[in-house]
Amino acid sequence: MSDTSEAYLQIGEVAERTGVTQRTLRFYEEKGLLRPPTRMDGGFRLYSEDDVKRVEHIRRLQNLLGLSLAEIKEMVEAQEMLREITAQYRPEWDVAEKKRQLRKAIDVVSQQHGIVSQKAEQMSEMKAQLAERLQTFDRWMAELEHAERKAPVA
Amino acid sequence: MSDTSEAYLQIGEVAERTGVTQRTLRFYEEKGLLRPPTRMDGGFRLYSEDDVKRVEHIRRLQNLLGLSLAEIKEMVEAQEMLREITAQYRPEWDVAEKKRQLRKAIDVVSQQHGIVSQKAEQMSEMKAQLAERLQTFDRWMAELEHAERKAPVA
DNA sequence: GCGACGCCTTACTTCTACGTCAAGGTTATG
DNA sequence: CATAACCTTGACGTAGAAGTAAGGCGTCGC
Repeated sequence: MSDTSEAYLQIGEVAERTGVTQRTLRFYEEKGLLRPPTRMDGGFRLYSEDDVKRVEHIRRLQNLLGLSLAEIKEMVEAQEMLREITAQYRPEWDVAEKKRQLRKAIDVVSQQHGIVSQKAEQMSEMKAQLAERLQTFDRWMAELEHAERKAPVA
Repeated sequence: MSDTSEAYLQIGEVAERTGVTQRTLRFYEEKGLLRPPTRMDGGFRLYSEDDVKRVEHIRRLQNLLGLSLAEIKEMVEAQEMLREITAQYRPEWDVAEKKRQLRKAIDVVSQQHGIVSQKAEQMSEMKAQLAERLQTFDRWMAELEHAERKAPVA
């Protein structure tokens, strides 16, 4: 291969780099979460670095926010829209149409932001509770050790 | 029982108050996440306010942390242990045994704390990214409106 | 003491998010 | 050109977390 065309990855490399299985990558494609990658003549999938990022993003939405693939798909699709707008694709769209799409994207992202904010808040609340509980436990442990020194095991 | 024995709830009420179905409550019981509630003579389950809290806790662990019911079970069981220790139950246990149990509980809680901390951090990172993205969008939107004023819709 | 409604168990079904073959085509390498 | 390593589609399987339906008691208000 040419040295500069190293931008293309086969499914195995993508799997390794993202930590998901090949099956999962095909599955995401099937479900519309990853757009169908380009193919080699023989039919092998060729992914871009961008695709890798998308996979990582999907995983974050899954693990961090606990969203379903269906929900993630919606978000990913909005991202797609954006990329098209920003890359000056679809020059046939007039400004009004671009605005419509952009507004849609803003909606999705603010929704995402809302979810994250809410969860983050609940998390720090929970974190505080746990920290407090740990303190209590440490105190109890100290008490137990005190008791042990006073009255050693029979 | 005490005169204010109105503290007992049937499964339907618990379901309504916690937002889970009756099936789910029985399922959690079956899986050992909820200890078997007391029953009326006819066999109807009678839950306490404490049970309600436990259900809410389980849901938080599920939704916020994305833990499996198996993982949640471990945590809930550790909580149970603690309640017994702290309530001075099991006086037949010697101090060493109590220490063992307490240490176990501490382990579980610190693990929980670790998970929460990590997730919280990742969340605020994500939140920042989203906020930044929103800013960018707003700028674009402004640009589009500017363009529109200069060259109105054809 | 009866009707309506709530609850019981048991068993089967569903949905999501993949895992696991199987049988065969493609690509790189000596 | 053989051979290993990699990839393809397709079909079936699975674990977790419930949903749903069937058939049968319990409870409550009148």
